[in-house]
Amino acid sequence: MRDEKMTLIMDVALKHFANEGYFRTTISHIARHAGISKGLMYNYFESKEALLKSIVHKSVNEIYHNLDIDKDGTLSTEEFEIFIRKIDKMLKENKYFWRLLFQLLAQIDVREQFLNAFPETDSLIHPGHEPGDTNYPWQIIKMIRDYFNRKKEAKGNSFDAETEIDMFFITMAGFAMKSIYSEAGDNEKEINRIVGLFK
Amino acid sequence: MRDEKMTLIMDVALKHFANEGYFRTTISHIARHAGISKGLMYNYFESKEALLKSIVHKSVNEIYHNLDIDKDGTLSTEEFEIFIRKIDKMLKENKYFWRLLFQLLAQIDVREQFLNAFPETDSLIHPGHEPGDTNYPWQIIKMIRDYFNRKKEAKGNSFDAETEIDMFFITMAGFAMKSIYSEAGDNEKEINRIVGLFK
DNA sequence: GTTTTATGATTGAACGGTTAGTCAAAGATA
DNA sequence: TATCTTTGACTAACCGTTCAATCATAAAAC
Repeated sequence: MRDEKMTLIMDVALKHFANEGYFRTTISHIARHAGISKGLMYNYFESKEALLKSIVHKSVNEIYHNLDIDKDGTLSTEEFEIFIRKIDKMLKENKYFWRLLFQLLAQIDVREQFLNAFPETDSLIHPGHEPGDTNYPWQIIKMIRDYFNRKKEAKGNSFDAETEIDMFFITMAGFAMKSIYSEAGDNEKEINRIVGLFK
Repeated sequence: MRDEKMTLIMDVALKHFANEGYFRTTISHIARHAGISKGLMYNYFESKEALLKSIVHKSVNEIYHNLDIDKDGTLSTEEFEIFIRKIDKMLKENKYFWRLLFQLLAQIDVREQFLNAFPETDSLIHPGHEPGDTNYPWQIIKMIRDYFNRKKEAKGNSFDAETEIDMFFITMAGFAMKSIYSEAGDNEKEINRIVGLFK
């Protein structure tokens, strides 16, 4: 029951953080839209930043576990396509979270923090940890890099793995932007082209 | 002289808006870094939002005129490559402005406004104009769409112009993100791949 | 079954800090 | 002297946070 209300608050907050921005969204505003008083917010969350943190941690963990990376940390060719389709699905399903994340990452001082933060940190804003293999984003990046480097072994030296890796991240970033900022729709054709280009 | 000081203020403000975010950046902060008093800021700019508007308008106009669209509004195949290289150059040269723009566009209510705003509007935040052919972003989008549609005429119906247009914008958006959020460096290889893919 | 007590949920007025914006006074210049 | 620039203390509004008081509920006592 308490958990349900926390989830409600987090959902409302996420929506407003994502669409109007974290700093422009006031606690009163969230409270009003969640149908509770301002004071009660502080029974559930210590502070505005704690609320943000909860949202980000919850979503990152969900996403990470949906990606199901830790099976063996390697992408086969078939898994690569599945991986891309999973990302497409996640972008659609967590649109608001991704909007929030892009917004936060656009703030230079939060960027580095984030990449090194998961799963362990206590703060999104204050320094916590050094980069390491146990951090989610790094694991995923490494997995993709490995995929392209294995492809180079198969294809020979004419295959420029570094440029391919760059192009892959570029394309996926652009795809993510399009997906999260446009109304729901089918991206099947674009996904097929991406698979065709990088598989 | 007055213009020089205005430019100084705008440069300092842009840098901080871009890196720390518009809402987190205070007028005092900008004044201090520009070496003037807070009060004096208001001799040059009516308000914080007016300062933002000036920066955005100035940069958008610069970019638009650098792109040199209005020559004839059509991209030939050679011009297409030049166009992409111009964008690469502009992304590098106006890194801070692009960071600010992406940040602003991440706020849903500002997005639509912006697309329909240039060159005429008075406010970034309050409604001004309907979409139309005289607005900069729309002109550019149209020019690119026309390019791919002409390509379809040449290549025949197996060429899916709509998907190509989508993929082009996706790729360029991702490329822009990489370019503006990474330290200065050479993107020659990526540019060549993009040209290869879409020319 | 009714009253009392205890516990936790809920409220909103009040507080303190911050910040955009103002303005009277001081300084510089011509 | 007159005009324009510059200052920084001040104001008003806003917002995150606190907290004393109220309400709801259910267990305990009778």
